[in-house]
Order: sequence, then structure tokens, then C-alpha cells
Amino acid sequence: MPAKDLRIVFGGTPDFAAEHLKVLLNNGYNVVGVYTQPDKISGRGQKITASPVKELALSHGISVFQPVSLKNQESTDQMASLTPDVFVVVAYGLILPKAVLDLPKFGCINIHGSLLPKYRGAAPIQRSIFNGDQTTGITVMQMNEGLDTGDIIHTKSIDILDTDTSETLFKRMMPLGCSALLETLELIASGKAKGIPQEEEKASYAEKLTKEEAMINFTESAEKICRRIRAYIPWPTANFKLGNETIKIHQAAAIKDKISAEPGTVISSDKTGIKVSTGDGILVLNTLQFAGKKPMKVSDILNGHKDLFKPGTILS
RNA sequence: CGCGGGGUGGAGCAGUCUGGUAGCUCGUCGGGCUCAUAACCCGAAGGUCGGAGGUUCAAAUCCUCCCUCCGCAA
Repeated sequence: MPAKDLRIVFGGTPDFAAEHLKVLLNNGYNVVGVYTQPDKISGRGQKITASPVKELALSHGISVFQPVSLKNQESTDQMASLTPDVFVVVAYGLILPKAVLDLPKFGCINIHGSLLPKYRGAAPIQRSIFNGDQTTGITVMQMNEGLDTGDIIHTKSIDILDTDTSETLFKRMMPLGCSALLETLELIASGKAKGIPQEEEKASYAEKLTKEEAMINFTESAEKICRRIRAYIPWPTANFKLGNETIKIHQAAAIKDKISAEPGTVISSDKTGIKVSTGDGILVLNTLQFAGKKPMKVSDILNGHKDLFKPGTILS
């Protein structure tokens, strides 16, 4: 059976998912229905916003379903009425009950942003940067009832650069996931798809990011803080406080020098950056963002606020 | 009607309350100094003060509407 004859149902919500849907549509695959999270109020002004996946599906005239949960008979019936051959799930955000998992002829497949069984869960890409990994990748698996525990059908790996933020790594991984998806569909259609069970003892979980973690603790090492900063872009963005003001960090570097000052103390500030002592090493702040402002280079900030980061200033 | 902060030469800011001279720190260009500079000295260019109305002898500044950028919250 040609892969393009497969009756595909797609489930996903954010941009990362929409990108995969786009590839299917642009390459003439037979997408018979799309599932995405219900519209939510969000953004400035609390407007109701449709997910990127929904927007894309509607613009292609594909039926969109937005159940709050799939764990009920109606949802299962609805899915059954589409007579899917395969359900492709990418960052959908809902748990699939067994009834749904078993429904499509070839089951449900999921595209995950890590080399499983490492980093199962919500934030694999961000965690790989935060932990300082050199390599990560995409895994396509046959979904089962566990959280990212399905058999591995296909993987692709990619190097993590020193300069990667979650934002840039996401962007670089999208094409990887897209091609992995198309290749997997070929395998499935031609009956060559083979699932390899995950090595359970090597499993680890990638907890989702929280705003609390995004608050910088200057007693950590400069290097760790740097990785935190890169992992937390574009959201929730690492930040610290100067007095009452919260300041976000968009770019920083670590220097290994030993320093005796209390962690969080500004050592020097000039157009080359703001040097701050940490638990181990020096953190050099390069690009910051104030509330209500766009991100700014330190040299620009200092032009307008000469004394804001005088040596001795305490950040927390 | 969720809350809030902005838009002033190329960049970052002050000035707005208490209308009346376009200011500060940089950058750019020209010149000087130096073995050298993200250093220093001298000089210059560059602004419809987000937009449209209104009040006034006079508006960056006061009033009304709009555009637009951003933070919180999700």
C-alpha cells in the first residue's frame, strides 16, 4: 500500500506540531482529520486563540476536533468514524486511552524530541540543553499506554551547539522530525516498520519547565547558570532581580576565574558585559530585557542607565 | 472590557506633572594623538518628538481617538 493512501489522523497543538502537519499536507498525504487542544484564552487582552495546528488544518479545509479528553466513548466513536490507518501524534498534550491506541489499523505513532528512553516527558529538548548534552535527537515510537514508553521505530540524532538555545534547537530539530515522520510512514505502509522495545533501565524523565526554576540562583556555578539561560529561551526565560525589578537574561557567558565576592555581586560593568560573581566562576551578562522593553545589549543599557550596574550592586 | 510599561536624530535614555531654547551616554563621519586600542583630544552631520484631530499667542508637554512594541497572566 502506498504511504500516501494511508488514512492519517493528526494530533498536535503548538508550532512544533504544526510544522509536521504542514509537511504531510505539502507532500500530498491523506490527512483525514486533525485533533488539537480546545481554543483557550491567551495572550495580551485574553483573547481566544486557536492553536497553530488548528489554524493550519482549517486553512486546508480539514476537519478539526478539539475534545477536552479522549477518555470517553464519544471521542472513541468519533475517531472510529474517521477509519484511520494511523494516528500521528506530535506534542498534542492529551493522554490516549487504550481504546484509541488500538483503533487505527497501524496504531498510534508519536514523534518525541529526544533519543528515548532518555528524557521521556514534557520538555526533552530544553532538558538536553540544560544538562549540557552534546547530542540529542528525534525518536518516532509506536505509542502504548505509558508515558513515552513505546517501541522505537525510527531515530535521528543531532549535535547540540554551545550556542544553542531551546529556541534554536527546536528550529533545527523540526526538519529532522518531519523527515523522520515521512520515512516512518513509508516503513509502515510497506510493512517494514519494526518496533524495538526501550531499555527501561536507561530511562529518564524531562520534567516540564517552571517559572520558579527560571529565577537565577547565583550560588550555582556560572556554567550551570549559562545552560539554564539557554535552556529557558524562549520560555520562561531565566531572570534575576535588581531591587524590585525583574530582569530577563537572553545572552550570557561563563568565565572560570575564582572570585571572592558574594554570589550575585556585580564586579564590573562596561560595554563588554556585566560581570557577576557566582558560586563558581564569573557570569558575564550580555543581553538583558527589562519589563516593558525589548531585549537589549548591555552596551545599550549602559548608555541610558549609567549607574544601574555599578560594581558592588547586588543581584538576586 | 484581565492587569501594567513604552514609542523623542542610527542605539539606549532624560525632558511631559508645573506648555515657551531639542538635552545626556554612545554610535557615525572628518581631523589629531599613539607601537597600539571597545583608550584619549578637537570638530561635524543627523530629529515630521508613533499617527490624526482638538485646546492655546504657543504643544514632545494638556484633551480625544487610532497605530504599534513589550512585561505580567495563561
